Amino acid sequence: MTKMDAIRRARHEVLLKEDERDDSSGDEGSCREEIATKVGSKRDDWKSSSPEHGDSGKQVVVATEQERTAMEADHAKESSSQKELDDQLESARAEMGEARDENQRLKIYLDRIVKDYRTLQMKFHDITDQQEETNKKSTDPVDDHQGIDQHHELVSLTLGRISGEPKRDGKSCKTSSQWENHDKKSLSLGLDCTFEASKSDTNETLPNLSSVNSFGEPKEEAGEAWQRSKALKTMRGGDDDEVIMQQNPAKKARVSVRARCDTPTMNDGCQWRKYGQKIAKGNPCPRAYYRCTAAPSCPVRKQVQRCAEDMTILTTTYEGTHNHPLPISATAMASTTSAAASMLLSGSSSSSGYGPSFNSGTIAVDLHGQNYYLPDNYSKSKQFYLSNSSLSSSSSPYPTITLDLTSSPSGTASSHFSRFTASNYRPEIQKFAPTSLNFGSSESSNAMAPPWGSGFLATSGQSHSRNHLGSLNIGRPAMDQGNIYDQFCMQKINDHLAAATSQQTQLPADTIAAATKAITADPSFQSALAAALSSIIGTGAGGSATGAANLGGGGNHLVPKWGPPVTNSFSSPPPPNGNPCASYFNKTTSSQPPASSKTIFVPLSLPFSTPSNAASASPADKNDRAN
DNA sequence: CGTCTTTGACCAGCGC
DNA sequence: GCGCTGGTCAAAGACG
Repeated sequence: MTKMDAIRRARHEVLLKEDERDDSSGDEGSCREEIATKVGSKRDDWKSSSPEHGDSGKQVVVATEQERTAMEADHAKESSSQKELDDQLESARAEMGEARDENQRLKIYLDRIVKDYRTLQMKFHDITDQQEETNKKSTDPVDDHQGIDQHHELVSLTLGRISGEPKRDGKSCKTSSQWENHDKKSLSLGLDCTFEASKSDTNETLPNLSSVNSFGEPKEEAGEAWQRSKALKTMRGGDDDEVIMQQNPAKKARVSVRARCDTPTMNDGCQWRKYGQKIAKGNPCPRAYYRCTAAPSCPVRKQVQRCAEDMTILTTTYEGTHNHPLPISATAMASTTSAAASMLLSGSSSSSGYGPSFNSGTIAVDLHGQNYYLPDNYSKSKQFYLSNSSLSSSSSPYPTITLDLTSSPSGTASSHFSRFTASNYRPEIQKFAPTSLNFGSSESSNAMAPPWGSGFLATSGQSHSRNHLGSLNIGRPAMDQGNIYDQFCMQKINDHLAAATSQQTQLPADTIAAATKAITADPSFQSALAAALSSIIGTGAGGSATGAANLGGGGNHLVPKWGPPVTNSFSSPPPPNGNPCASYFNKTTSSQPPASSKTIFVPLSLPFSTPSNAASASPADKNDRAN
């Protein structure tokens, strides 16, 4: 039981007792009537003896007597209940005081975190400056460096794998190898890196290797993605299918984002052109097909469809990899989808090596409860290929990860997608385990409208700065990060409270929940927590200077300065080829199957910063703006 | 006039 | 083989 709940309950009990007293006073009223009747009979005698008194006067006297009797009865009862009231009030006050103390402690922790955050930020800036100076001094104008520098501003969306020239791939591979060698205990590489490493192997070893490359295509192919895809359609048949699948793996994994949005499409910062619309089965709402027009050959497509159950929910499914730099406004969603896809693929890839078990793989991330369910074999050895059998599907031919920002923990609006866990996963429905990341709030769903949803996104400098730091933010940055942070806080605070009050230790979960509520109810607290959290978690890919090394790079255990160790944490390895957003959802190499009860910190991305100009929005959005 | 949306047609995959 | 469904194409129209 939480303090706030206790207070509320105490108040409620007080109200109930008052009601009871009212009820009992009603009974007393009947008693009073009896008394009044008796008194009245006497009064009748008195009346008979005093005929000068009018009827009105008699009634007043009788009423006075009744009131006096009633007051005496009330006094008798109130005196007893007053004590209870006082006790409850005192207990409530005491609990409020405890809550206040708790709040104070939280603030202290927050200050500490903010301090650390600023320190890390300073370090990061220093390192960045040093790198810039180094680049300036360097006489070797290698494209890689420019590309890396460019990625600070223009991050290429890479879902699962970086599409780049072999030169860059080699570099990323090297980087990843260095990182892996640096700490073999630490989390595994991002999918990109490992795949690149695997790429050096023969295709015989990994016959379906390219299937892993679900989100990326080699640069030499990227320019002909659509043409080739079209051409491949015409040359199918027999054994070619397998080859085609291997050569055209850009459609193997998808990232679906569910969000409340009034506009036809979410403004994710990219330029989209609608090329088709279809009424899908089971949903009266048409499904619109968009393709990225930022680059003529960009293979990225997205599908936009409204939820039949809740028309306010817009499901946007991204597919493919941008083969061009993205504007900073588009990197947020790109990072998010990339990260989610990386997470999905890293999970699915690991399970694919076990054949059919791949289909049972499920990743369910619940940022509300900070519980992350991973497939049983999630942490097993990586084999980066997908079985061809998985390419066929009834309803979901591709592995899909769903980022649910609709926030319906009760399952009201997003019962189908959200909270997809292993327990309710039904492989007969979707051959690929849909992965649900519920980044929504457990509170009001209306407030859950993501910033980009309305098409009039609130672009904050903070978000951009976080982008530069490499943090990823999904959904409601402050709230969600705060929630994650809350658990950290609460766990630590709980330890403190355990020493202080045994009662707290008996009910830690509720205490956490109540404190989380209290914190999340405070916007300033949220923002501060978000900033602090992003410094700890979100900036992981930016390098060790931003604190990533403290989390994921150090090993399997996530040990914050003052927090309990958290196992199976997702880490953020140094970004391959300088893409800070390429791979955020990476898994540990822990051999222990992750238990559902374990808390896993995911450096989830958050800031869907949006462009202030409508040019980068989809035409539909522009139309919406025009309308 | 160029760009974009709309929409019917077409194609491929899959299940029966 | 047939029908269903999802995905894509491309002509036509709308729009700025």
